[in-house]
Amino acid sequence: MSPVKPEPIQLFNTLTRSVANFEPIKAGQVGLYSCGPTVYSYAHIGNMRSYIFADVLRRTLEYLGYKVNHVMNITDVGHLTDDADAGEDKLELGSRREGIDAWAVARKYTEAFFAHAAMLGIKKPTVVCKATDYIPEQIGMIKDLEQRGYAYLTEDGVYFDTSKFPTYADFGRLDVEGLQSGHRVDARDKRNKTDFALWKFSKPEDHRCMEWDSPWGRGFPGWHIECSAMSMKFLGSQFDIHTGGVDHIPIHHTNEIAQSEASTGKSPFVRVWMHGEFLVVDDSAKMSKSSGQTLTVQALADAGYYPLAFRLLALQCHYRKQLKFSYESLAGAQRGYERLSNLAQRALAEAGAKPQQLKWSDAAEKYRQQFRAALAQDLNMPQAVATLYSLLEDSGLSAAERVSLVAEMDQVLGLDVFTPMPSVGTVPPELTAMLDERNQARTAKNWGRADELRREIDARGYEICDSPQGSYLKKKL
RNA sequence: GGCGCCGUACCCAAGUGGCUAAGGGAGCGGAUUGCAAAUCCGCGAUGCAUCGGUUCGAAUCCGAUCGGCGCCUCCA
Repeated sequence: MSPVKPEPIQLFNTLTRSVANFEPIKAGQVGLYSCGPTVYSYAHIGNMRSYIFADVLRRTLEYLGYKVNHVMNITDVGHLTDDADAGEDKLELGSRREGIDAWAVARKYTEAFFAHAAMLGIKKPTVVCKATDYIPEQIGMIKDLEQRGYAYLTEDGVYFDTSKFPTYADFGRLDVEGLQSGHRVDARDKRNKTDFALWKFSKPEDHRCMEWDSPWGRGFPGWHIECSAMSMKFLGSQFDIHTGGVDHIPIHHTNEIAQSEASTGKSPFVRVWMHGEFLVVDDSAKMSKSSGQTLTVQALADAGYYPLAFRLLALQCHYRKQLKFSYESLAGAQRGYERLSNLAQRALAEAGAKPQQLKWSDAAEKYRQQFRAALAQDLNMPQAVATLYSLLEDSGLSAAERVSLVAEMDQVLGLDVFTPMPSVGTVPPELTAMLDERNQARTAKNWGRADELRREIDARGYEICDSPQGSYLKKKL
């Protein structure tokens, strides 16, 4: 098979705050780095929206013919509860909270993260790297920065001198002078308020379980250095795309750019920066760290929602726009997902099997182009999803064509629409028994008993769906 | 206080100068059903926060006003 020339795509770039044609450094290949989770607690659905965005980007690029090396880090050390380099390490905090060591905390939540990601149809990145596995690389980079005169020592650790990097404020369009006084301006012997820690010394009273020796003293890396060190290790000193949440623009990514370009002398560190907007929650589903309530994918599943319905909800909103989340909107996505799934499976049943459609009819090709055009326009997933619905309802297409088109689009959408939906959560066995009894009553035309059982099942939070293939139970939302 | 974003039908949400303003959900009507649910089919904004302005033409551009939100302070 000869390599296919990748199709052009336009992407929004935070560097320029505009949409432009994407040109990878090496034709046909993309180095993609995504800021991954800090594994000190469960990722909530807002976090997961970001990872769905990164996943869709990766899938889109692959679909359009690029070879993608997708690297994601796991922050398992050094991310402090306060970006002003005060506060404590989140992992150590988790350790005290749960009475297990920081390494166990990291393992536990890394596992949970990928479990949740899998439920959402997020593909595992080609490379997953933990910060603690690349301490020598981070130390090496700090040494480079020291040699080049960008680092200085304080009693607290090694800091990056942002005044030596004149374009520091450009990326975030920061008004450095205007940064609210009182924040980020603490003693700690920092020369400038925007200076950030590259390496922090352990204090004996902290009793850290994660610490390493370094040329400067025993301690642990600052949060930002890991992303620079690992992205460059796997993707080179300059690469194509870096993703993250919008919250990373003013500090984390600003610092990454400064320390990366300062250490290599090469610019730009990254060609295209892409940031996912936040999911915002309305009052009916308050999700705030202060109240200790965060909504996880598992919690949604336990409540009877399909994780992939959440994925659909996320896809129905453009990644650069805040998504207003509520249970009402999620329930809407759930119903939409069920219908999508029904339509796809009906087409599959009609077509007989998944056909290999090599030649498209004009009508089918029109949908295919529409879909590709939506993707190529800075990932307009809402439009891509709309195209999917339209073609599934188009009787002008044969069932085989519909199946082929859906199969192709689902490579990007990742909604797994051909797999019959499993019951969400576990249906209690006694309810299954009641359903069986109802079926028997119905066969015997004992309608009174059948309705009575239905009411009982209903009272326990499930509803009965009678389909041509038989009856099943669905948890009420 | 600084920087920035947004306001499209009951809800979520595309569209950013020019065909009848995508799509999903809810709702309504119909088919089907022992009944119901599920399923399938059909219907929905002369209107895009408000008021002005630019233009042959604006949801789309400009200004003002009102409202909501994000970041700068753990967050994706």
